Amino acid sequence: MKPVILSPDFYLDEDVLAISQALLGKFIVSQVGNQRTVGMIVETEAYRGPEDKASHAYNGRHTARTKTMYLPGGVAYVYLCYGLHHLLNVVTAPANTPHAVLIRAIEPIEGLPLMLKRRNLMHAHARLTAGPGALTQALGITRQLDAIPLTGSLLWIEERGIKVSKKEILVTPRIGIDYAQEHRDLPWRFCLKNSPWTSKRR
DNA sequence: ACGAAGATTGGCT
DNA sequence: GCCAATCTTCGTC
Repeated sequence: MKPVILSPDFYLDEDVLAISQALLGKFIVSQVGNQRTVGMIVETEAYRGPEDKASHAYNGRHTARTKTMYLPGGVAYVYLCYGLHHLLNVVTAPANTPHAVLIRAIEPIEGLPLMLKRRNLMHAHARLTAGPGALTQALGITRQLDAIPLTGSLLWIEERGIKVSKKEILVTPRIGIDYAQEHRDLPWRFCLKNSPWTSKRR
């Protein structure tokens, strides 16, 4: 099947848990620096805006960093974590509903040599694109891409006819958000069950 | 203005 | 398994 770029409508759904699962098996295409790299999404996490203590937009928090989350769905939210790692989120829901999906792992599909170079690796291994900070490095994604549309010419997401059934999705609590109190154990992390490219717990 | 903490990773023990 | 790296953000003084 010919690739179809996801339309803006895809991102406007209010159900961020549904979108998080729908993104599994979709292809993320980066054309940063006019060089193309592609990965299939194999792991995501949902962050449900105002009522989610793990979200940057918890309690309606509105800051310079989080303003991207309040844009209409279909843009990238990229921020710096631990002063080192650029993390990529897909903003979802209509404007002023700050829901987002964190992309946590991809399977490398195209542009392997460039991914290796960006990651300073000699050979491909399971860690190449597993983990939210690792995959952005492989795709060349930095905060310069914050707030750009996911329907544009630098970064977009495609459907290539991969069907993912509920049975193929592993559902677990989210990672690295122990500070989120009663929201810590919500089962809002989604992985493709049989993928060797998902991130590992530490 | 100051300081603590963070949606992580890679290297060393 | 443990810890440093590194810097922005945000709450508090």
